[in-house]
Amino acid sequence: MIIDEMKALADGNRLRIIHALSQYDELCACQVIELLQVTGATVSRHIKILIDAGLVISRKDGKWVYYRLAGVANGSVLEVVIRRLEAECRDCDDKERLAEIVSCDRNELCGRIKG
Amino acid sequence: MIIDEMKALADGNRLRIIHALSQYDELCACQVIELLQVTGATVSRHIKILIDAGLVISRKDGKWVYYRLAGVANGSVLEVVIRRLEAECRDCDDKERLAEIVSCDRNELCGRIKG
DNA sequence: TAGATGGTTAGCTAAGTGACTAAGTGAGGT
DNA sequence: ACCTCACTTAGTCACTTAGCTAACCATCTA
Repeated sequence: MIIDEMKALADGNRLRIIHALSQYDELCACQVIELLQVTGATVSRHIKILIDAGLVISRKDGKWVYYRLAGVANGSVLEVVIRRLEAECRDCDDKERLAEIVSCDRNELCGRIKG
Repeated sequence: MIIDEMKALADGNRLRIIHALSQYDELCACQVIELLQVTGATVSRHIKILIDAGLVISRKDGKWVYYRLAGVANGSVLEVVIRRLEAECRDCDDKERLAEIVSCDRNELCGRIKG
């Protein structure tokens, strides 16, 4: 339902997650936590909302969970939203921050969050 | 900003207003009130949110106020949303209800709401 | 098998939102 | 001038939601 998609996309942090996934196609939870600077519980709930709306899918690999966009069909809400996010976020903070995050060693990154 | 558009469109009643306007291009407040079956104050506030998000414009004519979509550009959020609303609402209740409403005499309709 | 680690779920609080009623504004009608 | 009518704004209340902490589940490692 379109209403579920719209509600899922009507939050700033969830749009940041969508934008991040549109750039790197696959991210793990700890990378999203580091990007948004909120607790893991909060990220988990946000992503659940995106998954329930059919916008994101998850994949478990050992103790890590990876997320990616469920698919960006031409003429879909997601496609338009991503285009707009990209247009409104030229050199926004998230972009360089995210570049730094994905270049980190994952174990070192997650350790950094806890400690 | 995309976030404002998404928030404006993340409500069931506002989507119904958008869908109605996509079918009749211009409606007055009392017609929307009759469609949604909520108070005039509630409709007024919903429409203000849509106007503030740049999705709807209003035009005053005497004591009546008319609303219409601000424009449905190709590849816009509005265009995709309207297409989805139409797809999800084949013969939905709103459609026949709206057809009946617009065929009413306006003075008779607004009188009906109050009394 | 016990402990550590990554992520989820449960329960709480504070802020936001949608509905209502009542009061206000602006344009006509008498 | 006054009243009525169509809509808007202000104020209130119930419900929802985003954030947190704490407890839990699943997986890897010693």
